[in-house]
Amino acid sequence: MKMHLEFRHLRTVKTIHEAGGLAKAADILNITQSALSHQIKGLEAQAGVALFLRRIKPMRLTPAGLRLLRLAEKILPEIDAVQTEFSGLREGRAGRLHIAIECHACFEWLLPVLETFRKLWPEVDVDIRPGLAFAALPALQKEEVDVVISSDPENLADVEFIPLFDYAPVFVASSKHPLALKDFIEAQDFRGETLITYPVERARLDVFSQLLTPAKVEPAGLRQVELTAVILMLVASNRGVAVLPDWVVREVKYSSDYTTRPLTQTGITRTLYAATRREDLTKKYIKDLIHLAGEEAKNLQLA
Amino acid sequence: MKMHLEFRHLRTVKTIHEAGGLAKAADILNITQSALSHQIKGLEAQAGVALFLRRIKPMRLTPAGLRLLRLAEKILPEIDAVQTEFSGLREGRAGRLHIAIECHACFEWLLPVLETFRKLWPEVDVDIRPGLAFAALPALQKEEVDVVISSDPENLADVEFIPLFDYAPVFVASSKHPLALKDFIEAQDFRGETLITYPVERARLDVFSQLLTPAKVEPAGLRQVELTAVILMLVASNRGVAVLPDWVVREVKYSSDYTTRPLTQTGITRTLYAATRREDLTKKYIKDLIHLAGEEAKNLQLA
DNA sequence: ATGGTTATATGAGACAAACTCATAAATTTC
DNA sequence: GAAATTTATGAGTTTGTCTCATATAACCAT
Repeated sequence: MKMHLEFRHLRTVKTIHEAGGLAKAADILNITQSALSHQIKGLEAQAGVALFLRRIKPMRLTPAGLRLLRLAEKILPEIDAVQTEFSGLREGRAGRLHIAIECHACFEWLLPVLETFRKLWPEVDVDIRPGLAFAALPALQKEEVDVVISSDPENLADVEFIPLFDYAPVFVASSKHPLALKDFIEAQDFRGETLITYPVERARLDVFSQLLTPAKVEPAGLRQVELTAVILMLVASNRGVAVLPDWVVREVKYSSDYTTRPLTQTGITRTLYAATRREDLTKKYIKDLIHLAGEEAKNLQLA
Repeated sequence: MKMHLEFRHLRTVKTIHEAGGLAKAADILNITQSALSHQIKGLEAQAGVALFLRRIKPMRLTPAGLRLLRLAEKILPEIDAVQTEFSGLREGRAGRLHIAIECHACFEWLLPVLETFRKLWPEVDVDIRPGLAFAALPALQKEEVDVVISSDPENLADVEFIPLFDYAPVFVASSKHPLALKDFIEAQDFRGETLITYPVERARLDVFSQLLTPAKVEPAGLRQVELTAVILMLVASNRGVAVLPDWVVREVKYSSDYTTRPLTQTGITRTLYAATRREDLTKKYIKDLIHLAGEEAKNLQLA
């Protein structure tokens, strides 16, 4: 004999108990008294145990019924909690904001942005997932992340690239470096140098995609380093040269240890984008993140 | 927008997650894949949030879906537990056995019986409710208790009285008491005596219902005492006389402090009954209790 | 890319469950 | 004991859920 218990039954049991009778409970549940009577009868038949005492008039729970009541009182609040959470999702108050960053240096400005964001949207689950850098866009399409920070927009049907701000990849070397004498740096200048980069594929490094690969220039040496601070340290001690976004370089510009120079005579300008699923553009908190990123960029430029 | 979540949905979410796909889940749940697809679609529409990622092929849960999964994993075991408990009730392995005792002295033999019973029927909720002594039968009919121990059977439609064993109310007095000289005690003998009884109404005391009331005899004094041991103490110190069931008296019979004598020349014999709702007679544990009571009675008579 | 394969979605109709209405039966109250 | 209150029942209707057949979409290998 299989029992077919449902939430409806728990609500019924609870309401009958609280209302102290079938008719009153029916009224509360906006249902006929007849329906409740049928419902209980069916449940008792399937459970194989009496849940209510029928010989007395405002009917009361049997011990088995009381067991069900305890279950109801434990379970129903849990469901209400989920309902509330879901209504938060529906109204765009809550949600998930997992960000994949293709550009390794983006931590620098993204972290303060997220710190502000977190306070504005406490119900949004925020996270950065650096591990997905190598395949950020597929992850976005598979809904493993919700925003990708990238400087290489692609034309995809379901993904929208929103420009955040412009930046310039800038050459950085020790102030004692011979290239410090030049006004600007060209591809050829890298031929004799050791280039320090983030540990990612060349296609996703501005210095290669914008300069060296088109010019078919190969640096004398390559070294991959994870942390921005370490790259700067190595550059200062003249172990190599690097190309970093201007917002990173700005901090060291006025230090006597470093020289910074534009790339090419005209300088290279790139744009950083936030990529997001087109459907998610309706979400206020996504738009807000993009707005906050723009604000932060202005602050960086003022600094 | 009201959400109509049901256990069915939780089971579905959990099974799809565990099976890793709609089709496999459908197989496990003995339902068509189509049904599950419809079911989820309906749930998502009502919840207003996506629960599964459809763009990828074996479909996976969204964050909202994962929330529902956690709910399912918390709630479904609770339900199974109740189902198990109910199957215990159905099969008569579990149940409630609340006993009301009309006869005050019945503790003496009932407690050891219940001690044995408890080991045989661990899933039965056993209790003695002395507070209901004054209205035990109505309580039985209202299912507030399940068994009433009584020596006054009534002819009720839904209550069955099952004889447990016979006993004799026996006169007890100090061995120094003048009535100790008589072979048996009659109603008239109480006229000059102080009678010690349990603190209950006369109609439920054998000495009144069987002897004094019919003979219209009133003792010189009355004293009501709660505990059997105290009654015996008072009797021993000659503060009064008492009438107690033979199984109580048996313990003091051979003590030189007491005299015990039958009531009337022929002796009075009474029968103790277990009253229970007719419907409950099908329950094995009820029958077992009655059987155990009979066994205990034999032991008492041998002692 | 392209075609085969697997996985999910959809629409229509069948079926079952749950509800309502009207009314009966049982219990309590005065 | 009559009136009022409370629950039960049966028939018929509505609602919702399932199945079947088939379409559509994603995945995978070549």
